[in-house]
Amino acid sequence: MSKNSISNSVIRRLPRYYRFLGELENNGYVRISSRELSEKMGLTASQIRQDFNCFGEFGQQGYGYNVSDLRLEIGKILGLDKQTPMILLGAGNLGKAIAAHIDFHNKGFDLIGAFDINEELIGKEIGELKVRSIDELSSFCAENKPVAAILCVPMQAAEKLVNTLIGCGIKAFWNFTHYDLKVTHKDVAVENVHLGDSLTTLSYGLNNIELTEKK
Amino acid sequence: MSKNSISNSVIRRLPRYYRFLGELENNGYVRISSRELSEKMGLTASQIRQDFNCFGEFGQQGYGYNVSDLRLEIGKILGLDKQTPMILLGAGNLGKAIAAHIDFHNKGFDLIGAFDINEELIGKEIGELKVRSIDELSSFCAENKPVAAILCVPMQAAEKLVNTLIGCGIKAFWNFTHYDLKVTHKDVAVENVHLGDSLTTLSYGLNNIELTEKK
DNA sequence: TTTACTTTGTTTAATTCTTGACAAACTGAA
DNA sequence: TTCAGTTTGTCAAGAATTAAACAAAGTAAA
Repeated sequence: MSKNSISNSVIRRLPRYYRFLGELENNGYVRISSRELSEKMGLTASQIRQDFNCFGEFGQQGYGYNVSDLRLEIGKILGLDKQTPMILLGAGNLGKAIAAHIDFHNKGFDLIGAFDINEELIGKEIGELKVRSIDELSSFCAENKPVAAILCVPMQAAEKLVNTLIGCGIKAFWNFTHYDLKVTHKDVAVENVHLGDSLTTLSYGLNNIELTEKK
Repeated sequence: MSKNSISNSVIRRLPRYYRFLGELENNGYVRISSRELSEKMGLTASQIRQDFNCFGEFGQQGYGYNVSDLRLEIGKILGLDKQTPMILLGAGNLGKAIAAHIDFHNKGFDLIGAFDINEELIGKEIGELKVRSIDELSSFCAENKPVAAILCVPMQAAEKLVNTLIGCGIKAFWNFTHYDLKVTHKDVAVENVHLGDSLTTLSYGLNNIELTEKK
């Protein structure tokens, strides 16, 4: 219940904190102050202290924060101490690349299955996974109980697939389709990636530099 | 100069407006009111009107907005009326998938080259592009003047590569590495994608559902 | 132990972002 | 042409977010 009161702005910063703390730990840092972390991350020290305080008092006056303790705490808040079973829908170029590129185990997930509708892809290997026919989806889910899904299918296929998947017990969607996945079901988590929007934003940024330069 | 005063929140919404307006146009819409658009996009009508007003008066009282005019205007603001030459650095799984999956021409870019350091990848085809050796980067840039770059290389390689690329005249980076690209040069645009952070955010969302359900 | 310094947690202030309200301007039917 | 209805652009209120300030609590060296 208290978790509900954490603002979205804070949540979006948590993965980045977690990442920086991991790097600090690897570089042998034992402790860090909000001031030093703020310099490394390009934030204000005040914001960092206030963000951490949403979840409890992790620091100590005159000392700062213990790097590995803090990282562990944030990891727990993010749910990274679990291994949620996840499946991939769509084993085309993007799906394959995501499956190969992402370190799922360090992000709280375990990729246990991949599905496609294209006969040519079915049976092929993606890392340790074999691509299955979408026809096997229901039986696979009944047996293996995946909780999260990656959507790398065409936009047209996404909408009805999502309903099927929710029926199969999927509670979290990592959505790479151009389809704006709406969270109609209140107990489903959605993360829309929208690479196209990201590139469009870069275009704006580039355009804006050039405009200001010409002034 | 006036462009500088547009808030980041507004800018981040622009690509989504553009996308929705495109869909509306495809579905035969000629005009749309802020109220109707707000219902489709899950925003408030007031926000939409204020966002559009940052760039001029595109609407008309009693009528609403002309869909294709508005889309065209937003496209111009986003710089989508150009074709900025772009190169890909890193032709591994992710780089290949991005190159194949993204519709560059509709996002204001033209992918004209791909580079890798791995001998096994050099010479291979990605769509219509041939993967070149990173050794050819300087001469290629001198000749073809790319302005934007996609970074799909390992984190360790990213930092020095960025400096090289800036030296070659690159002004915009679409960064898929785990390296947090800092915008030290004021006239360089950066868009960090951070797929790992996105998945971590999903983990938080999933974890949060489950917590609230158990309450 | 003392003392100067550091740093947190928290309160208060400032800033930014979002929403509500409404006059002015237009549409379209009678 | 008139008039009821619609919708924008804009201003002002309300929320949310971020930054500044500072007492309290610690560190560490003398």
